[in-house]
Amino acid sequence: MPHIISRNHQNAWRSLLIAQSWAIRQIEFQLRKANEISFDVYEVLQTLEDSEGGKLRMSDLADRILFSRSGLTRMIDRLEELGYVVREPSPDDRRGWYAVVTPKGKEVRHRACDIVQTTLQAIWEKSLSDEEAVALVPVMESVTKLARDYEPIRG
Amino acid sequence: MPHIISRNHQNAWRSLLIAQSWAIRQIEFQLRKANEISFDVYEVLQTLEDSEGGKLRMSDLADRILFSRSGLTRMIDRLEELGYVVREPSPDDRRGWYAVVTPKGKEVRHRACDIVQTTLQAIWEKSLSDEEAVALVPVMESVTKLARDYEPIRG
DNA sequence: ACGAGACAGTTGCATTTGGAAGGAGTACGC
DNA sequence: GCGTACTCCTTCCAAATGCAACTGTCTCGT
Repeated sequence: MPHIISRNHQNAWRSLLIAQSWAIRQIEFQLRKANEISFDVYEVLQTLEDSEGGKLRMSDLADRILFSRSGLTRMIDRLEELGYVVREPSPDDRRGWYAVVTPKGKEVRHRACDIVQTTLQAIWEKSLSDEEAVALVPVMESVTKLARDYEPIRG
Repeated sequence: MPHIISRNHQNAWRSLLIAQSWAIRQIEFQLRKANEISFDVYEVLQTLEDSEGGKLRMSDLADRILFSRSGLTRMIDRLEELGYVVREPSPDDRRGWYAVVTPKGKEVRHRACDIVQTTLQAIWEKSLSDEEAVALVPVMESVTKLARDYEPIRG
């Protein structure tokens, strides 16, 4: 096991890097063009909607979408002002707060969802057969899993 | 072909998103800890080093690493100030400039390389067999290829 | 040879970011 | 119970970001 990672891994990594950040740009471009929420906001709202009761502790949310703590605080500030989210104190830990999606938040997420899906579909299904997608999931999940267990980076 | 992308594609996408941005964070954390250049800078210098003569037109560089035009201008400003890069006018197009890596730029890139590789190795090879990496390359490259052909997004 | 339009790169501005420091609350050993 | 160490979230600051507007240059049709 040499100290240098294999050419294959390197190539995979670089392609991944480019492919994905391009895809994100593409999605953001389409969302802006359609005057919808940004991709970051979309991720926040979707993560909340996916959770029990549409709510999540601030830190949990930050960890899930890999936002810095301070970044999330301000993001939630903005979303609260827009009425997409409310803060709710945690009953059993007075330090803690939940972010909770509002109906309005769900609505804007839902509207944006169409665009995100369409764009993703255009990119993804042009590049990736269904079998390939299936093959990709466990690979990426093992990295994601690593992420959950690893020493956390706080902000 | 339904308007909704398949569950598999969606899962692959989400895992990818998390896995990768986590990996990048990890690398940035290690680089900062070791007092080396940031990951963005690393990408710029590496891309230049990989190119003919260690130089690239500003726009080409921006397209390659998916930076906005204005972002790249300022990035190169900083790197020039640090002595990692110089600007060189294009001989055949008076609008154009090359960014050129200096020896000093190569040196700091090389120093950072160790950390990037080690970190990547720790993440990547733990999650991905060599065969899987091989399988991943063409998939991601087809997305990257899409990116090159597609209507560009300028900044 | 001229003008409309595309393109390269930069700059201005408002917004957003990340990290470190801070205030308040909790956990736990003793 | 009390002190220390840790955690949750926010605030502060300097730095970075994106978009849109701008200057100068090239291209191409006529």
